[in-house]
Amino acid sequence: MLGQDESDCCPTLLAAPLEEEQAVELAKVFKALGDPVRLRLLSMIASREGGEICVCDLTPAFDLSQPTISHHLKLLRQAGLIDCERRGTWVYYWLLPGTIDMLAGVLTRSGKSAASGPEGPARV
Amino acid sequence: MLGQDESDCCPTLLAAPLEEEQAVELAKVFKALGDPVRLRLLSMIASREGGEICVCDLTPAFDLSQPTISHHLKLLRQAGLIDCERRGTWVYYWLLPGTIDMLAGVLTRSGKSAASGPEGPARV
DNA sequence: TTCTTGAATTGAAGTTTGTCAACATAGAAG
DNA sequence: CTTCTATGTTGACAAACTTCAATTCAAGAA
Repeated sequence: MLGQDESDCCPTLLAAPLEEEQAVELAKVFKALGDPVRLRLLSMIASREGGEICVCDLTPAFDLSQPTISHHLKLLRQAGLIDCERRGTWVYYWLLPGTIDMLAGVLTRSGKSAASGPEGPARV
Repeated sequence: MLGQDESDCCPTLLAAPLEEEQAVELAKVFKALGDPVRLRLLSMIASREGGEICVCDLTPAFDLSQPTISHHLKLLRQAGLIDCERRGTWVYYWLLPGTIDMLAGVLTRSGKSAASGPEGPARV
């Protein structure tokens, strides 16, 4: 896991060069988000009232086979983005906020003023 | 581009189900971040004093061939994360803050209190 | 012009990923 | 027990990805 305590606070892409090992861990999570189906699945899970959703409500939203949806859910779970529980016949998924919050932190620039502008650095 | 005006403010994974087309666009960017080499490249570029860095300063940091680094830089550029300019013999890269800021927004939960906790929703 | 250096492109090999059909598993209901 | 329904797993295949060697391109120097 990426360090998040005092001595290694708030790993960020943008303030200092990422260490190899941190980059490997971070890349696993970003890779899990690098597919439209998984993004939509995660979005459906995260935005669901009550915080959880049944697989039977996810699968019909896609033109994909049920095993394919199951596969994508597994990848999201392995990335630490969601978790699930069987309750009777059905399986329910919910968001694990910690991983998402960590990613948001990694991508957030401290000085949020867009100081260098969208055009790039001041060039000579 | 993902809508960012008043009527379609702050596309977020977490508040409403993502539309197919938005998911496809977002996935392209996340996929670009889904590789350790590209994450380190982006980090080196973003954290560089002066806002830009020469390819000749990037390549030696990796145990990879020069064409491979060039390939990864191209993918980051196609994702809208960086841009570059040739200046004499050398090529300089810099961060495009807009795309990173958009991603950070997409991953930021409005109620940042981790209300549902890391254990999941309140279950019956 | 030719030569040299830094960087991008091409082509190919090996690996990984996304998908589905077939099958297996878990639990509920007879 | 058997049967049915909802999910997960396995195996296979095509497409995409990562990497490198060889080549090409751009720009400065001789």
